[in-house]
Amino acid sequence: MPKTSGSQPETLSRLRAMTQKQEQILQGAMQVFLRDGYAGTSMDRVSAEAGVSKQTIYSHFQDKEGLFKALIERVTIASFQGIFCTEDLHGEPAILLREIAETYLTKVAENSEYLALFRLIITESQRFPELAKLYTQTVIQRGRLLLSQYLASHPELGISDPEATAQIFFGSLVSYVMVQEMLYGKEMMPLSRDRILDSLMSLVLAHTSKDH
Amino acid sequence: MPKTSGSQPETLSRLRAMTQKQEQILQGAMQVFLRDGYAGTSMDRVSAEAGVSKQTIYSHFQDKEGLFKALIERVTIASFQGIFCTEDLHGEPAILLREIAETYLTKVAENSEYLALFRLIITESQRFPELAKLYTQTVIQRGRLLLSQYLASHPELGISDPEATAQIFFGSLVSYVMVQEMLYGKEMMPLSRDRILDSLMSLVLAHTSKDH
DNA sequence: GTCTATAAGAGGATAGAC
DNA sequence: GTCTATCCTCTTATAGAC
Repeated sequence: MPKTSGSQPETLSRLRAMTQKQEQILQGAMQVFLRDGYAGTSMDRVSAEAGVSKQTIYSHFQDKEGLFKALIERVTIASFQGIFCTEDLHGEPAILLREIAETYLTKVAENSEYLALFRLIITESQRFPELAKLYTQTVIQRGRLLLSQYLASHPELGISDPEATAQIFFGSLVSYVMVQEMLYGKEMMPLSRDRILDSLMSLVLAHTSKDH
Repeated sequence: MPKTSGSQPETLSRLRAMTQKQEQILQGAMQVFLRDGYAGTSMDRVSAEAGVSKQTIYSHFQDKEGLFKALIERVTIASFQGIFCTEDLHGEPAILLREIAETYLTKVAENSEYLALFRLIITESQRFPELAKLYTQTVIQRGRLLLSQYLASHPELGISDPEATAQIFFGSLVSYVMVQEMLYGKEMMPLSRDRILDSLMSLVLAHTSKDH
């Protein structure tokens, strides 16, 4: 065992460093957990997917619950960074707001991992309240705060309650993706990305200039 | 076996009539399935909750899957009727739109069954696509159609795309409830019902009259 | 550290009494 | 039709070889 195990600096406050074997296990675990949920996942499938034996998993993680928590914490933190950290949040509202919405929809459409994580957080919000709370704190709260601060700094938009409006803004995007991608809206009642974007911009920017 | 089993009229197109024992089983099954999900539910717990033996369940339903499908179909159809069928959808927009939103939020807040069903539909949307599609068709599509027709019949609202706007309208309500009630937003970042209602009305009614 | 083999138990489904 | 008792598979977790 390494002598420095107790004093190494952590890359992120809540994220301990992982060895390569642990990364390999988490990679396999992600495939299975995100697809089949917690109860629907067996450790046999995780070991098969990760290409290691079951005992190896148990030597690195305490049990199924410990593995699941470590995985979700990791993916949750990566999720916020993937969506928001490339954004600057300053610029012309008519351009920036559309950019934020487009970025979100594109990221989620391209990378099904975001959507799978969101579904899993909802699914297991009763069994693992601490994971749901981490998600709320890390992704939702910070996203809402970021946008509401921007909205508050642009009084020309005529928005009286930036926090509530930010919740509505992101909420309409999330629910759109949920219906289209998870609940088979795409094939049963198609509604294009651009129509949602146009209507959302029209609602939020209503007080600024006539756009016809 | 009854002679008339093949020719009895059905109360609803997709809903076969249930005997009293079957109702009792479904009532117990609802408690467990809505709380623990499909994989997390054992037939032993269902039988205990329903107050019948396990074999009685298997004599009325083919297997766990058959029971689950019968239950969700029933609850899904009841859900739409519970939320929308009391609504008329005509009247002054400033009043009616707020009424719709308030009704939805109140119903969901009062009766956690609506929320539990929604979570379960999302959770099991991969395992049971036909149930998710039934929900989309029965609840989401009809809700969106109802509202979009109303919006289209009120050109003074200045809404260029009623369908997309209806999706945004309901979507923002659904996501608000999801965050507050399922993801512990209520305790971590409280945001009152009235603030969401006020901001949503302000967005949708922006083109009609100055409200300050 | 990693693997194979196995113990211990839970859960879906059925057989047979009444 | 309903209940009690049972079968058998699958799953978590561990023991022991290398």
